[in-house]
Amino acid sequence: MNTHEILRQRFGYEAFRPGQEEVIRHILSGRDAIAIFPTGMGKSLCYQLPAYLLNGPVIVISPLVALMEDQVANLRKHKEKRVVAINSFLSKQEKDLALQTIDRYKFIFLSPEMLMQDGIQKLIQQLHIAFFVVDEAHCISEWGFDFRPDYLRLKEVFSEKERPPILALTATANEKVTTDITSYLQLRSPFIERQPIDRPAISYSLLHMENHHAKTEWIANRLITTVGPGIIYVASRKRADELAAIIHQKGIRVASYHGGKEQDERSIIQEQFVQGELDWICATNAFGMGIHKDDIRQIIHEHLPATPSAYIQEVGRAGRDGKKSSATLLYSERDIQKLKFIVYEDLPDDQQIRYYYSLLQSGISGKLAAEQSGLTEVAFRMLEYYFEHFDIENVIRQIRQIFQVKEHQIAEMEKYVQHEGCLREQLLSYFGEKLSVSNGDCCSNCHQLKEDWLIKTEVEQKVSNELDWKERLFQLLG
DNA sequence: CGCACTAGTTATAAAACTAGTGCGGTGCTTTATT
Repeated sequence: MNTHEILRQRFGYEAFRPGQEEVIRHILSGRDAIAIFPTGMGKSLCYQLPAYLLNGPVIVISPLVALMEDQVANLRKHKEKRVVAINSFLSKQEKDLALQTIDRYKFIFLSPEMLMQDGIQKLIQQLHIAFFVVDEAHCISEWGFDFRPDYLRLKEVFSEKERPPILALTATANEKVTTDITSYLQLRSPFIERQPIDRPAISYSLLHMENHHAKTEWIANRLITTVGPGIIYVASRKRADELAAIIHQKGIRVASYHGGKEQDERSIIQEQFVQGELDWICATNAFGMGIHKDDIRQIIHEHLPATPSAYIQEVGRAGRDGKKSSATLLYSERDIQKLKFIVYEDLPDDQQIRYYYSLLQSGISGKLAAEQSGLTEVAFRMLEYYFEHFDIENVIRQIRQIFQVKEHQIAEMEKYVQHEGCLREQLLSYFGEKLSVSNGDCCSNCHQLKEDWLIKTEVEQKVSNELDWKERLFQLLG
């Protein structure tokens, strides 16, 4: 069978979407590749299809267990049973069984942490892997350096001379991210397919606000008068719960979502939102990856995201159906300081690093040394990684470099909120992309946005009022 | 770091001030012992 027959028979499509065929062709020819496709533009097909034309299993490195489960379910839907995700969802017995029968699978999903385990690596070396896939590869840049060091350790696995090709998939990657991916996955002159990230259907708004009370008021009013579904991104878990409660009282179907909730609850909320049983989600940046919902109409940011990439990814969850959607950033001056705290909190300064090192030298255990030098858990884990690879002076140099990168990204965000020209143009320039054709509703700096389509009809407003009444009655009774 | 909130202060009652405190994201793993 050739690629088009498989496309038709197994996946049920008549034609490829832009870029897919080129990526697949290069993987089939044994070349490394990076595919940068906006969300919902068929990234998964780029690895699923060639898997059927090559012998041996495909190893997919995925950042989240929930994402793995999602992909597994997706493949099963396409009548593929030879799929397994090896992660902490499995019991000891299940894991052992999966590993014993590993050669039966066509698709094997692993986290970077799992891949780095000795036992797993030995097992994988015995298999004849068709190719590796690194899904959401921007995580290398976004998480590798200061949050999940095993992303950096992937380098060790992929540096072997004779190895299968590697396909890196991501939705957003500027020059630096592409360089990081190439370097930390040890890609060898990769083929790079880059689809434009601009979504002409999304209109950008930037609103300056005095304080968080003003934001609360604006959001409440916005949700009463305009249509969902939508996501409100906030800075903290507590705020997510709090704001969701306030909105809920207005008779709006909303739930909060953040990393502090149980995995089960998170899946349920996500599912309800996707199914249309919830109109709004109040979330931290934990919400997003792997959400397949085409009709999200609004993204509201109550806080400032840490990087332009984060912002464009979060915003990019709107309007996958190509219909008009709206992205609003509510900004108050103090937000920059808040952001800096969160971002820098986990980064140790020179003194801390030296003190930690001196404690280690005197024979104190890493954990205790970290505690005494006032390092956060995250900082400790990172330093462990860097001390494995560098001497003290170079560790300090590395951490300083991370700090500078973060500082630069925050400065970019600051530029965005102070920008007086076209917001879309400003954001795209960070990704080296030029403004295509300006449409009617571009951004709040280009001209007054009409956004008529956003306004709820009277009937819709009435419905939410009735819900409000029912809800109140329910509360009185219950 | 800096904001938001609380408790305590002032002084003859209520409200305004001050000092003190708490809080602030992202996820993979998981040993042996309770």
